[in-house]
Amino acid sequence: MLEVSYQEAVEVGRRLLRWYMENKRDLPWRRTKDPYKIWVSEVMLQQTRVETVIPYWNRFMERYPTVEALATAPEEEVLKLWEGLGYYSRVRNLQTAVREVHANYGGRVPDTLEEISSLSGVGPYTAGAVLSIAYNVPVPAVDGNVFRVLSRLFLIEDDVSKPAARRKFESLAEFLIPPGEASNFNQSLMELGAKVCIPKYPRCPECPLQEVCRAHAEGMQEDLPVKGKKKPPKPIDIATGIVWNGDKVMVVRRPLTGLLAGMWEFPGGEVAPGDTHQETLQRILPEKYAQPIEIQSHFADVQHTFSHLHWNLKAFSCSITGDSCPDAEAIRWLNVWQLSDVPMPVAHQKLAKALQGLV
DNA sequence: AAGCCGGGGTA
DNA sequence: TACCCAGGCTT
Repeated sequence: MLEVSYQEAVEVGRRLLRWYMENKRDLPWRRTKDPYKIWVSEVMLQQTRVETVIPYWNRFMERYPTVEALATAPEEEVLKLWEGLGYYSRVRNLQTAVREVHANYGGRVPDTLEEISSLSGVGPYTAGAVLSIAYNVPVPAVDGNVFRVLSRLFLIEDDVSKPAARRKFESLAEFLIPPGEASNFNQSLMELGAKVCIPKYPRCPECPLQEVCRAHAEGMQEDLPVKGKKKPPKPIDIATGIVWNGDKVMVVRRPLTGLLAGMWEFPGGEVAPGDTHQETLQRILPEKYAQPIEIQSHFADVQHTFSHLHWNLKAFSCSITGDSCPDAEAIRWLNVWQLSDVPMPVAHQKLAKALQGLV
């Protein structure tokens, strides 16, 4: 069983807070105390690097500076601003939650664990991060950085991908919070994990905790944290049609749930085993859009890897041979420049860019 | 408990 | 290549 003394906790807190005051980065969301703005930053930062988030957060705050602005914004416009960040359910959940804060909390982000955790898209980490950073509430905020720092500092060999381990790290992280310093302390743990106690080749010589780090004392810092291995992406063949009608091409909206929910893309679908890409297009397009299609020529190939699957996409130029263009809520006909106005997955952005290059 | 859900940076 | 990133939701 893990033993951490009160004196040890005090020492860790002192060292980390001093180090943080002298070394913290000047990040845009550290210049505000607005809980809404900090909340948005935490959602963007889920599984996403700081450097990636910065320009997105700046644009988002310019367009939606308040809870009310985001609550009343059109969903597709918000999705467009999120385009390229990935994990698009994050922004759908965020807007749902912000609308609830607008309607039920008078626009004020709740400051209790129970209330904020009830909001969609707010899990244990985000709840703790917003409460501690924005309101200085002494609750833990355990992300990947904190797992790594604490597993090394106290030489904890539990598999951090297991829920039981998460609870253990959370209680430890809560125990370590110096009185009145929840905001700075939680951020200092994450900052150390991001800049010093990094996954590979941790910079122990410049670490403020080196003298008290149990893993360093045993030379085990490279072996922690322990986490289960994940499966490789599953390969999937995708057939895509660039369907022309004059100077316009067809884009269709994906379902509002599942992969890339609500985004626009060129029509097509998954190639069944044994079928070719062309056969798939000949089957899917008329079936879904009620018009015969003629495949004219191969246009481009796109490879795109997600966290759990790998698209092998082949696109073909096509034309409609029927007498009318399909028209529906989930279908739009756009010229190549208008393609930039709708939120598209990166794989299809590559096709759109290739089309714009033709002009 | 395991799977789903993006995209990009790094060694 | 493989890992991992200020994770959360669904089944």
